[in-house]
Order: sequence, then C-alpha cells, then structure tokens
Amino acid sequence: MAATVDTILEGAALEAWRSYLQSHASIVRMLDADLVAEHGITTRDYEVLLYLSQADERHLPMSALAESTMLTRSGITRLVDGLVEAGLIERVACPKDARVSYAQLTDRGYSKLREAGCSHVRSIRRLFLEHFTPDEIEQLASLLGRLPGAQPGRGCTASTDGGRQPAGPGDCAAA
Amino acid sequence: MAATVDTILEGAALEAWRSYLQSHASIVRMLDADLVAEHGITTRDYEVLLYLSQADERHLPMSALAESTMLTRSGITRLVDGLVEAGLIERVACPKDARVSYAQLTDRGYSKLREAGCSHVRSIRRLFLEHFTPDEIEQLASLLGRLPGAQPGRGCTASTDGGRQPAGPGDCAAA
DNA sequence: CGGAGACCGTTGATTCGTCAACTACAATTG
DNA sequence: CAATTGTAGTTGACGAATCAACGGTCTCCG
Repeated sequence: MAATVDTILEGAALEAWRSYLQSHASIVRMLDADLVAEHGITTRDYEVLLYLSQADERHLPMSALAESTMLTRSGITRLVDGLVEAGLIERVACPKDARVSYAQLTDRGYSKLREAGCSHVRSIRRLFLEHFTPDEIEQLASLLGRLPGAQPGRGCTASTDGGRQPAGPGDCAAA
Repeated sequence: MAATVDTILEGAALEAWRSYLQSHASIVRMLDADLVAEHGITTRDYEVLLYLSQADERHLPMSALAESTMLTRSGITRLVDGLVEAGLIERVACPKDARVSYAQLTDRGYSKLREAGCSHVRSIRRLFLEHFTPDEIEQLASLLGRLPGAQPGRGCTASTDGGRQPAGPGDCAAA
C-alpha cells in the first residue's frame, strides 16, 4: 500500500501538477500572442528589455542576461542579435574585461519597454493575478517560491534594498 | 495612486508571477533531462504514451492527442512520427471515418511507459510535490485549477467516472 | 615570465514546434 | 444528387532554442 503512494500520482497531487503544466502553457502562449500583436516583440524580448532597464546604467553582460532569462548563452546571443537589429539595444565592449560585452538598452529600447509595459502587465493581471485574492497571491508566492529555480525575496520592491527602483521604466513596468 | 496599482507588478504579485515562470522553466528542464538520460524519451513522448495508455483500447485520434498535450495538430504529427519510428506506437486507420488515423500504443510502447513511469513520477515528486505538505498541495490544486488552460476536476481518480483506471499502466503511472 | 585552466561570447549543426497551405474525406444544404 | 462548407491529418518553410566546438581573454601559480 505504501508502495503505490510513491509510484502513482493521483488526486490533488495530480491535479496540482497538471494544472501547473497546462496553465503555464496556455498563459504563456496567450501572453506572447498579445505582446507580438500589439508591440511586435516577444515575451523574451520584453524580459530582456526589462532586466536591462532595471540594471545599473541599463546594461548587463550577456551571461547575466542568460542567467536571468534562463536561456543558454548561445540563446542570448541570438536573442540580442535580434534586438540590436531592431535598434532596441546595443552591444558595448567592457573596458575592464575584454571578454565580456555588455547589452546596453538604447533610448528606443526604453521607449519600447514603456510602451509595451502597460499592456503586458494588464495581460498578466488578466490571465494570472485576477483569478486570485490578495491573500491567495501571497500564498502562491510563498508556495511557488520554494520550487527549484525560483528566487524567493528577490522582488524589486522588497524593502531590504531601500524600496526604490533604481531607474525603473516609470509607471509601467515589471514582470 | 490607483493608476500605479494597475500598471505595476510588485510585492507578492511579482514574486508569485516570477516564481511561477522560473520554477516552471527549471523543473521542466530537469524533468526532461532525467527522462532523456534514463529512458531516451522526452517529456512530450511520455505524455503521449501516458494519454494513450489511459485511453479506450489504448488508441486516440491525432487531434485528441493534440488537445491533451496542448500541441498543434502539426506538432503531434511530427511527435508521433518519432514514436512510430521508435516502435512505441503505430498508426491505425479508423474504419468509421477515413479522415482520422489513430495513434495506437504498441506493447513495446506500453513497456516503455511502465519502465519510465516510476522514475518519472519520482522526479516529479522530488522537483515539485516534495516541497509541499498534503494540505498545501490541495491549496495549490485549487488555486492553479482556476487558471486558463487548467481543467479542474479532470483527474484520473475523480469519483465521478467510477473511480477506476480503465487500463492504467499498472502500478507506475500518471503525470 | 609563461603555461594551465577557467571563463565569455559566438558560430554551425541539429531539434522541436509553429504557421500556412494542401489533400482527402465527411456532413450539410439546396 | 451536386455543391458548399467543415474537419483530420500531413507537408514545406520558417523561427527559436539547444548542444558542441571554437577563439579570444583573464587568472593563478610554478
């Protein structure tokens, strides 16, 4: 009897796992469709612009971007290629270390981010947050924060870092 | 003031959303790596085998598979191509409707599923379920079940369908 | 100094999934 | 019955991300 408990997924465990997988697939797909339709950039593009906008001097080494976005260094190279071609970011050599090359947010990139931010955040609210009460969102944050890959407490508005966005994209931001 | 609430993601909302995205990326990646390393099939492959094993006569039309896996019909065609080549499933024409072609689980496919099932479920437990108490898993199931794409209450062990697995893969199954 | 090893970013080849177009068949409607 | 409309599945062309391998650079230690 104890054996089956280990080798079968059933009841709430199965529901939780399936909902986790399926909701993610649906939400990400719709989110991306919205962003592409309205602003011509993908969610990944948006993510990169956002991370850059929050970074010191609005630039980051490629590997930092790779880590934040959970992409390969190779993947980031190609993603950045596209954004450079679109004029949203530039590559800047690092004077201290010739190996690293910074991705630098351009003014156009910053504008694009602000432009896309509002509707993107609206989409996230509509597809994700709106289904929960504030209490439930805190529960979710606490629960999901324990999973591998999640970095609990790294939120931008956490009170430990002074509570202010260094150079956030104004009033439309953050995902 | 009310405006910023709508256009900024912060605090628990931001943490919940980021954890949701990042944990999913990490978990799925590790899960897939495990499955490929140990059994030479991907998570998608596994999913298809599992759905077939639970289906009547262990076969399903392509479009049913597409819907279950949240893939395109086109994507399923290619995925099934691979599984057919590996001898894990076969294509069978439908006598009633010449348009549909069934994906039919072979004995080898069934064996492969049983073989992979145990370790896969173990991985899911380790990466996902083990981080929560039973109560928390129920909370999660209830919360995530509300999201778009999730099909709440469709669990295999739901009491509405008689409570028995039609032809489940024995004692190792289900994700 | 000089070599060993680690690290950063890019590239080529490959895999995986999508979209759009197409074929074949079924169902509906006049 | 014929024509239209809709559905199932496959295919070609493409985009996105990966892995493996490479070239250039830094660091550490003999």
